[in-house]
Parts: sequence; structure tokens; C-alpha cells
Amino acid sequence: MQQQNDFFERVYEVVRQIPFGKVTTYGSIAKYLGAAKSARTVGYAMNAAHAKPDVPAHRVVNRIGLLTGKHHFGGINTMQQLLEAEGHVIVDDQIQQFDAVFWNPNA
DNA sequence: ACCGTGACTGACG
DNA sequence: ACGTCAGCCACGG
Repeated sequence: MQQQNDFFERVYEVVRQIPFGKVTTYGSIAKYLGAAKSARTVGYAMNAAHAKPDVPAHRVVNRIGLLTGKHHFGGINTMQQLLEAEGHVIVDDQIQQFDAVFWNPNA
């Protein structure tokens, strides 16, 4: 029963495994943790991930590649800039070619 | 212990 | 195709 240990730590561990230039979704992480219905909780965990430099929270977006959590970064454009620095193309706060850069932790 | 909030998602009309 | 509603889990007050 380590699964009920720190839910947040579980999330961070998955996020750290996201390869450079790739992104994933809250739902995929939740599913990987065995709590597919806890996508919102994953997002909440990311809120606390701000204190974890090893957790690239900017690589985590919602299911359509929208930077819903960008406001939680230092600056409104911080998340977008970080993603662009990794080669992503963002238009209207949405990652273009999202399917091509999506990384599924379950796979 | 109860209620409200939230970086979500899927289903319905 | 688009907008709206409800469910879900964890945390703070």
C-alpha cells in the first residue's frame, strides 16, 4: 500500500519521467497512478509542484494541449516560453501538433 | 466532520 | 460542432 502514500510524490515521479520535448496530460498521469478520475487532483498536486524544481510542470497540460495552468507560473507567459524553449509551437495558449509531442506514461 | 475550491474529463442536449 | 452539467479526488478553512 504505498499507493496511498504521498499522492503528490507519485505525480512528481511521473512528471519527471516526461522526456525532453514531450508533454502529457493530467488525465494520463492520473490513470498511470491508478486514479483516472483524479485528474483534478493531479492538477492540484502540480500546484504544489511549484516547490519542486525537478518537476517540469510546464510539460503537463490538459487533454487538448491547452496551457490551463500557465497562470500558476511566475508569469503568464512563463509556461509558454518554457515549452517553446523545448521546441513546441504554441498558439492561443494551445500546443500545436499536440498528438506528435504527447507522451503517454502508460505506454 | 462539513463545505467550498480547483492546473480535469467525459457525457448530454 | 458548441456550450453546459455532473462526477471525481485531495486539501484548506
